[in-house]
Amino acid sequence: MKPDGKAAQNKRIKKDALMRTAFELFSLNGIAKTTIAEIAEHAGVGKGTFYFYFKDKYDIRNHIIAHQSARIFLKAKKEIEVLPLETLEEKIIALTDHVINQLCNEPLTLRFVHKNLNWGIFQNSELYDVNLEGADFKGVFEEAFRESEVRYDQPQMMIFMIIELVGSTCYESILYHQPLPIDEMKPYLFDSIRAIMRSREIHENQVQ
Amino acid sequence: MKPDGKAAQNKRIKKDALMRTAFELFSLNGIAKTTIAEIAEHAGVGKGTFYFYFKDKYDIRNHIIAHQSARIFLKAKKEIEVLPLETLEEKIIALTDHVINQLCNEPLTLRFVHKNLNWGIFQNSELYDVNLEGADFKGVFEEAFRESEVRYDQPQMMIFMIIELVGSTCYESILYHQPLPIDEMKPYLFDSIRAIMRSREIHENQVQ
Amino acid sequence: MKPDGKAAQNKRIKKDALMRTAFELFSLNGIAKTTIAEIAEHAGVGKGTFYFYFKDKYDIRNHIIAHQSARIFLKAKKEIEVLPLETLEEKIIALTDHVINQLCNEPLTLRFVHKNLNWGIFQNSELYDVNLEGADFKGVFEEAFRESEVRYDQPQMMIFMIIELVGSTCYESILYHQPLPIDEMKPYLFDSIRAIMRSREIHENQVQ
Amino acid sequence: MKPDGKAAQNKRIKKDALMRTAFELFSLNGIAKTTIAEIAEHAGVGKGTFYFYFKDKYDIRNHIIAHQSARIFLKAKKEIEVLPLETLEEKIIALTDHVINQLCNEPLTLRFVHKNLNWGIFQNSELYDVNLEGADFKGVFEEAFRESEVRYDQPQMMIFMIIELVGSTCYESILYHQPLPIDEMKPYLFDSIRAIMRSREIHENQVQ
DNA sequence: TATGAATGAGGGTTCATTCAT
DNA sequence: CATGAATGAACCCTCATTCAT
Repeated sequence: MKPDGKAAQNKRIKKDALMRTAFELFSLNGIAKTTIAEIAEHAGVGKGTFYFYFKDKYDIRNHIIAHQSARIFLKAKKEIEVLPLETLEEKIIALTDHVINQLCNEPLTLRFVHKNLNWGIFQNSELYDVNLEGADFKGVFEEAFRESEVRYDQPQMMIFMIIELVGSTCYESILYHQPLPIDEMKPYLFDSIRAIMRSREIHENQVQ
Repeated sequence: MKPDGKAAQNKRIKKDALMRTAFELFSLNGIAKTTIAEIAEHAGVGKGTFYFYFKDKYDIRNHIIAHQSARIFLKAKKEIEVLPLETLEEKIIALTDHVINQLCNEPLTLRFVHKNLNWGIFQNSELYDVNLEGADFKGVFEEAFRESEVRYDQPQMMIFMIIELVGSTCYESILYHQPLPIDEMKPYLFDSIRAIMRSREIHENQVQ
Repeated sequence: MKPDGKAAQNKRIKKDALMRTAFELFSLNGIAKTTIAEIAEHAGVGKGTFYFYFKDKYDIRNHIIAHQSARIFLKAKKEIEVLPLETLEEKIIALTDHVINQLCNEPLTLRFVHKNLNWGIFQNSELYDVNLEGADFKGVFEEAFRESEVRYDQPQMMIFMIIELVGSTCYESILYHQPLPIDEMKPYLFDSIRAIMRSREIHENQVQ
Repeated sequence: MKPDGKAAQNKRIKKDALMRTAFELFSLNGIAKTTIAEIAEHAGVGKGTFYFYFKDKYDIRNHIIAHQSARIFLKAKKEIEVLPLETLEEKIIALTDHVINQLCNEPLTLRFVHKNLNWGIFQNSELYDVNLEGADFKGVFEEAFRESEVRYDQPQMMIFMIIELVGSTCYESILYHQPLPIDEMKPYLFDSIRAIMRSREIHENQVQ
């Protein structure tokens, strides 16, 4: 008489449907111009149902950002795992490259995630119950640094700056082709990433 | 016999009053939560008057961004002109430092300008009739590069990436102290800027 | 177990209340000077509710016109059904007479319906879900022509011209008593209708 | 020091410019959607100047209707004066035909004038200082009836009904091709006019 | 005489949120 | 659990009209 599994599963389905729909509408028309009525209607549920799953528009927005960022990051991570990359530097460049390629194919995602993605959401994916395997950025990077032969000074901050640089640059470049289209931009961007990383390398016989 | 000056001057004053008021309200409460009625009321003009000067909320926003960016940039530029800085690298670091210091004192300005500032508005200040002496970024940087003893590959793009890096980094760091407060962040940020610039230096006996 | 009927019925009631109220206000003050706020207030519903039922002021106007035209037409039709009228000509004159009498008693309706009533709305009452029995003008007239002993050339157009003539004439005559008050006008108007009809009669031994 | 003639002439020019401009805008966009600011701007005068010449939007509308109706009527009248028409009936049919042809070429004029043209404005052209030679409808028709060999019962009302019939019919037929396009409509319309007129003929040996 | 900057009441419309069913 | 009719506060924006210049 208490079909718990079924019900819980049903809830997950509805919640996902709402998030998927909201993501599409947010991407297409922007957050401000998307109404809850629209989201509910396109998701095939009643308006009241929306409020059962999310507090308001900004609550669902945060969930979506966490989910989409994780999705793109994890896909890129999986793709580079098969590549024969030696150093951490090579890995990060490759990861960046794959993320950029995904964003090129999904400019709407880029527009939406960009600038809504802040460090906080990025680091606290568990707050937004991201429903994906391995969505633990912090852990992933910590492990990568442990495995690296080269040591880095303040690795966390380095990652922070690289992410900010890549995010901002891609936004202008992919969406507005400014100051250059992304393809021409890439080499300079990768150069900058390498420059930042090398400036933080700790050499054996060196005191930091 | 020439009532032109008076009237035009008067218009300028009203327009500036609206922009100043709107800037304060946008900074305090955010753009979305600021109504045109509020702006008009605080500026001491009728609601209709707002629409006489600006198309809508987003029009005045663009004007304000262009104006504030220029203001901060020009003040920093003036401040470093008296310093005995030899190289372009030193100048850009100093300029960045002064800009950051201003933004620390005006976190609201930072919140508002951030990520509303895109490369387009930055480069087309004349579109928004910025009313300030020397608000010609492009020209300023071009001159600086001409005067520099060191040559740089793709100087425009280098500036673009530096600006994006500084902007994004400061936003998180000043407003949310993440991943570190701005004072501790600065050295790493300046290191990154230097690293980016050095990676683009053109050495005499080298073919680009 | 079937809440369908209740809800739908309730909607119908609200919609009708809005139409009745709007009709009164349009008649009294004209369409341009009637605000949606007024309509909603007088109907005892929230302003938002109006927009739940009608797209805008002109949507409700069309619904009202279709409804009122049908109402007046059907009442006149019912009234003449009990009269011992032999020919189609007599029937149409009688119908016209009864319509005119109603319009004399409801000059506001006349002012409102006049010239807002166009042939399109008149013929497509189903588009505006007129909620009245027998509101099928086309069908009514077609049947009448079938039953008539006298044949007419182009009966549809004849009806069109008669309706236009009567509508325009009554407007000026009832509302402004120009060029004559309606009572003195009537005989001349009926003469004209008869003249138009007779000019379109098809006689047995005649080829049209 | 008092350039009266010049000034008066100037006024006439401005007034005509306003009326011409307003007529175009009213025709194109409708009265409700045309603003005084638009009229003034397109006419090349200040907004305040409009109020020097007209009380408000509805004042200029009445002037325009009177002027346009007169224009079309007079042009048709002039055109048929050269034709060898014997009877009044022929003249009125010809006049109607020419008016209809003009309206076909100027559907915007038709849309605008129609239903704004009421008997009052038509008969009191002097109220709106129509600036055209011979714009005295009443007089024109009275003379025509005096000259006619055939007498008519209540000629004024006959004209009234003909005008109403033609006006309403043309509106639907020219603008919406309902119930038939105007070319196919014409013969039936002219038949109706003839029928109405013949029904009002007074025969010598007859007592009305 | 002519202007056009300034006004502000008031219109239409939206939409997050609630709650009876 | 789910719904969607109902709400009404709040917003944006228009525009006729005035009046100092």
